Amino acid sequence: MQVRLPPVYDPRAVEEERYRFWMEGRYFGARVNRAREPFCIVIPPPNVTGSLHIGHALDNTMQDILIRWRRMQGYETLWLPGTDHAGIATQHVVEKRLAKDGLSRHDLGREKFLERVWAWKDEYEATIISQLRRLGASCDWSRTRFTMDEGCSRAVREVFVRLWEKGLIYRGEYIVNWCPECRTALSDLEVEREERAGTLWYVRYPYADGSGYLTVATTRPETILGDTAVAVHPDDERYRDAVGKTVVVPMVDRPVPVVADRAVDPAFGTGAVKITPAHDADDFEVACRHGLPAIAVIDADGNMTEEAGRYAGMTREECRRAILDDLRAAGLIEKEETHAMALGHCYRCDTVVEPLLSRQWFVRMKPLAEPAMEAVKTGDIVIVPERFTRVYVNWLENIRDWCISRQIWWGHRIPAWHCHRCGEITVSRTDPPACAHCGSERLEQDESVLDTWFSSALWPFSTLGWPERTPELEYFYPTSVLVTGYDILFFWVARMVFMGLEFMGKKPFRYVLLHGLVRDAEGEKMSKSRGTGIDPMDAIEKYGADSLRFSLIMGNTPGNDFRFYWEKVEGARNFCNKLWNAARFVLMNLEDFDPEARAPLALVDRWILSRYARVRDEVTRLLEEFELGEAARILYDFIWDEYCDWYIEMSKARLAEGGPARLAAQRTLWLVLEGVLRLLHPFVPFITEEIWQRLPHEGPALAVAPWPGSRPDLVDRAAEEQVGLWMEVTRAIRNLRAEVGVGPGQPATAVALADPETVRALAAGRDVISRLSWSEPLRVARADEDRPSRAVASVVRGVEVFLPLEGVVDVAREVERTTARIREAEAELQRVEERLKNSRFLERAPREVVEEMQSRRQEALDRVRKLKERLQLLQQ
RNA sequence: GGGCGGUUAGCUCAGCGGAAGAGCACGCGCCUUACAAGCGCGGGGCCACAGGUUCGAUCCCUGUACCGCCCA
Repeated sequence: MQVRLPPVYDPRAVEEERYRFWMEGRYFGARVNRAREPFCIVIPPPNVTGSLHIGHALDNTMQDILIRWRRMQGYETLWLPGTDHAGIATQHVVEKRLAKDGLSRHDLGREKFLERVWAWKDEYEATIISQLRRLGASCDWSRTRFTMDEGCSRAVREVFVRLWEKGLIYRGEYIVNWCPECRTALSDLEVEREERAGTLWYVRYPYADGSGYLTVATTRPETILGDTAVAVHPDDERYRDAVGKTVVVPMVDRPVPVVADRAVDPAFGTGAVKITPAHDADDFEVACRHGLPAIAVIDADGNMTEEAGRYAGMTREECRRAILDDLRAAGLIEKEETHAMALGHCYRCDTVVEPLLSRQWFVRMKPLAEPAMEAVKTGDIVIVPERFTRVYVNWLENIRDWCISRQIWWGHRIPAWHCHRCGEITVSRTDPPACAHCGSERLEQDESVLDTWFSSALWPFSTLGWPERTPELEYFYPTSVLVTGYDILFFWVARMVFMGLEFMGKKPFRYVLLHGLVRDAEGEKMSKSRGTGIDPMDAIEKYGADSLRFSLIMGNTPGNDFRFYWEKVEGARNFCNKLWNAARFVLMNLEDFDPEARAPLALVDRWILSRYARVRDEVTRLLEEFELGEAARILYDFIWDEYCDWYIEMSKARLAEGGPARLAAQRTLWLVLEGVLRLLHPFVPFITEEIWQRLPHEGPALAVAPWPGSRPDLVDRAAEEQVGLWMEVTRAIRNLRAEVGVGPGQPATAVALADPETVRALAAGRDVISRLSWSEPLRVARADEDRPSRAVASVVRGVEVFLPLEGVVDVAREVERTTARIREAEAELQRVEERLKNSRFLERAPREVVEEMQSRRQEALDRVRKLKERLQLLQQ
């Protein structure tokens, strides 16, 4: 047994080596094993856009904790890793890299460009995997997947074809969110609304018959050019006569009808609105109802089309300025006012999104959303924390069809072929040789690719082999828990649920554990562009992976945002160091230890074992409830306060004593440390494994050691009670010393007076109390003995504690101190008595509470009496 | 406009029906033979505000005020 450990824990000397050790032992590999219950988590695949951020560190630490814990509990655990191709985002970063060389993707062409993206993907996938390993993630790396690998691609095609055949995928021309910068359609979710101050212009549309004009309010004057109607609410008295008349659209002199439609909000602007079917979703609906044409005046680049007449070729922004100038010159602007409006921005490039009429592919959502809602409503899927259940259901209730086609190159090409001859579409699992409708071979595959989230939605089963009915799929699906941030509840979680239900006939996971965002010290969202992001690898280099993990978990609660502080990492590092040194101490004292030998346990041994047994149950319960932060805190407190500050100190004398006392102390130190290492291993795997390997142990690795079983037999209330008394008396003596400035170095004898029963309890702890209060020897005596007069004193749990200090005691100060304590005790007495005087309290409160209150009164009374006697003595 | 969350020590956060907690920061004292990344002791809170339920409310209910998020 190697005992020479450095006094400061150095994670760098340990972590890499330990991870290699686990890999060599193949402890993270999962197999189909009918003898065991499966526990499976599929990783939320990080985007191959770049390296991991601090949010990934949190997300994956949580997963690793659950996986390691269940592994130790004996489940067949599979944590399936992988990465996401992240279509638009990855294309974006690669284009940016190309731009540095003055190249665009069009210079390279589709094929060459995709080669570049694949190279990028290979590089960052490798980075991500190595970063996850550094974090300690215990994934089964042999099963690493990628959303565009062969299997996932096959699943995507299969799903697309089946949904198409079921009529749940359709192609059509509708208003979509169009990003002119990325030149692609976006789903509703990919548009971020931002409230900004805009202007509302009141524009006059002259009647064709010359009978004056109708004023409409608009926030987008450049779309006037595409107007094909003006609409009012049918019940709006103000416009009763206007309906059916014709107005002339300014600047293009287009005669258009005034129509009545219930969608118009009479309270907005003048109550009359212009209708631009090609550039507004609501207007498009109105146009459909009234058979109005759509005229596109803005193109896919955000520039004005030929339809815009003399404004053709301008950008949207230029056109707006020009048309406003022209309207003003023509006297058609009635007024303008500022107006708060929520403008849509592309979630990737922040460009203002243009609603554009466009032919795209959609998933019909209603039939899919229904069962997805049910699964959560009935509790088949449980979302933690529970409050997100409503958010989830609410979203699905108001779901709209999902636009799944993207006009980019990086992604799953839509498996649909257009026939040049008959114009029909052939949708197929494999590339078709000929048109399914006319047999023509002049086919061309659709240019669009699928929304990234389409493939992510299949992740829980595509990664397990679907559409093949693999043994893995049979065994591990549905997965056990999905751990992710609440920010992708809609993007990803909801979509996995309906895809899982549709294609597996079963939910994709039993629990959804949602965590919050990691924010910076100011509470702001971390941002790469502003340089406020924290690189988890920096934290690992400086403090070690365990410290980073622990700092992210402790004090974190499900679903809540969390601020990152270097001080927290430092605190976690200090905790690791504390554990390290506790282990050093234990190992130093275990050189002659025989794990097989037995000796009678002392009271302090029974005390710490009892506390350990309780902590074990508490931690297990908290993990079951996904309260990882609270579990970490319990362990932190137990190890630091009870094990280190109290038990180790208490054991020192007995270790020095030798014989059976030493053996019992050794055994207890070992048992508790070994148990606590197991409980702590899921949180801080590296340091615990390192220490555990040096302790006497059974089995090859802590990573696969059994989770400690419940030990109600170790719970010992009497030991807790009695050692608790010793601790309080110890604290009282230390307190007295501190108050009069007599440090640990200065000798002093303490005296404790109590009733005979308490005296017995105290006498048994004399050595412990003496040692821990640096006052040797402690004199314990019955309360009827004479009290020392020249002493400082206090009362705890009915024990009068004296520190006789000739010459040091300042009588005046001591009188002051005692008087203050009397006031405190009397206040407590009064509080308790008020409650006990209340007859309704006595009637209705549970008996235990009443009894507790009575004993508190007894103690307070006793305390007041003793303190008063003390005061009298001082004042003599 | 609808919904959700937050408001607890100087800071960051736990706790959520029966005597207000932690870490950091602060003050005092200690190299006590595992650890100064440490040890001991201490100061510091009308638990946002107003009502209500209850024998009892930081905790449950109803409002109000700020702060933040989501959806339209």
